[in-house]
Amino acid sequence: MLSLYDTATQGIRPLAMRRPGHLSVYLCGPTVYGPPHLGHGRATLVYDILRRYLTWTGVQVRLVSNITDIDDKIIDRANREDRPWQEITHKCEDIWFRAMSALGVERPTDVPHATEYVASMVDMIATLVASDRAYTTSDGVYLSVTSVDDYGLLAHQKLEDMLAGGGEREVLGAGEKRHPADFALWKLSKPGEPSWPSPWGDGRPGWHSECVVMSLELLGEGFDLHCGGADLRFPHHENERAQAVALGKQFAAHWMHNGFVVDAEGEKMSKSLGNVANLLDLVEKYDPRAYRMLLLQTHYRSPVRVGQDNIDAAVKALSGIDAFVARIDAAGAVADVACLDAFRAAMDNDLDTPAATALMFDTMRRANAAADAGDVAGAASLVAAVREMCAAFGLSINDVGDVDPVMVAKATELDAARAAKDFARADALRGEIQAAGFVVETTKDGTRVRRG
RNA sequence: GGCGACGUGGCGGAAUGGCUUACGCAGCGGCCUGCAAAGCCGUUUAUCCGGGUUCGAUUCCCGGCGUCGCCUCCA
Repeated sequence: MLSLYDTATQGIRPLAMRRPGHLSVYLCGPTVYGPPHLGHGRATLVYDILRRYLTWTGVQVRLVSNITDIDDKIIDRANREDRPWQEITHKCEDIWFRAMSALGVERPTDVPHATEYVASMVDMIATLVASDRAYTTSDGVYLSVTSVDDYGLLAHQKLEDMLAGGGEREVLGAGEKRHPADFALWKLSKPGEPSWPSPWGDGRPGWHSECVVMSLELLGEGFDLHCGGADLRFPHHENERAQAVALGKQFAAHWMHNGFVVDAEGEKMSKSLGNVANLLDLVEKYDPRAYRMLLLQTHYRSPVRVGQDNIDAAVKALSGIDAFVARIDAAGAVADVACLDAFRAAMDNDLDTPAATALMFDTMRRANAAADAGDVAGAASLVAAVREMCAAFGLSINDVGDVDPVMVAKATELDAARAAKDFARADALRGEIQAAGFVVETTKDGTRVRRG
């Protein structure tokens, strides 16, 4: 049984499922107005690992992850570049899923778009207005946060304390709001802006409403888990929750947030700092599994720095796994039970992937030792366990043993030259194979060639 | 100002009231090799500072220093 840290209760507790064996998850997806950055990559990878692991343990996971395709930032960019806003959202969404696919992130079960749910959002807002939990101003409709008893549950801060800080920021719609923390449910549009009809005038929904409507509509009340980056905790998730509470609905039963990606100086990677590395660059320049590997070796709630050094280390660790799997034949072997039990114990403890990867590397060492000792069956069952762990991590294994027949022929020639003690010839052949990008291994059983 | 997190070896990054202080990368030694490389086996180096609690703290408490995040639309 998986236990996870719950932001609401600030402790690790079992992840309960409304329907045993079936997990309903909502993940806040991207606003499609620019290329995905490392922070987006971390969030999607963390939850992909969660999903893969649970699926591996036999749980049916329904993962709903939205696309925010209407937002001020999208409109700003469209105006700036004088392009239709849909052109931007379509293109960005396409790039988003290309990047995710390159990272090996499985497409969510459902991908609702905000623009498809505007009518539902209008209905929800109307309900809130009717119950006096929301009110209109000259520029839109706002939710009254003081009407929500435990507002601040996720922020772990009282309303008045929140207001004490952040003084230098400009408060949106300040003039007419009843309370500075009240947030927009509906924004009346200016001429030329995309808009939808509503009882309060043409406009567009505020950011937080879509997730409430889509999660409740697709997953139903009291769904199991709501997740996203730590920066969404407040205000986004707090405000989603506030709306659900104001509606009298049961919202997420458990809240999960992943830590940030920081830059070399330890500062949060974000657009505003202008230091973002494009996620596609990372996937194209390095082994696309590298980021996943790096994240597996870090706990999901800890900050992670993505740098040349630790990406390189991850790439090397991965090639070690590939070479290991290619070395020992585990066909038909049953995975070592004790190993997998220990693996589950680590993962079930708040998704402790660093402990789980440590276990995997230990298992590799044990398998090698068993193979060296001639324990073929023992080695095979340990290799099978490593393969299982990789599957549970969503880590694909590259088949490095699959090499060009021309190179295999050269390796055979190399062995013949060595046997004939024609070392000049052997060295030349070795050079040719290496020049073609392969690793030449000299073993007792002859020369073996694998991809590097 | 409020809230939260954190300061571990050459680097990344776990864990823990005492037991050999994980794991990855790098380094070092050995095996293997015609020589290498790769691979395998083994292995060195650490718990920010000052108090306190304790038989014993890196771990718990207090203080300090430092870092980071959130405090109204950033994963």
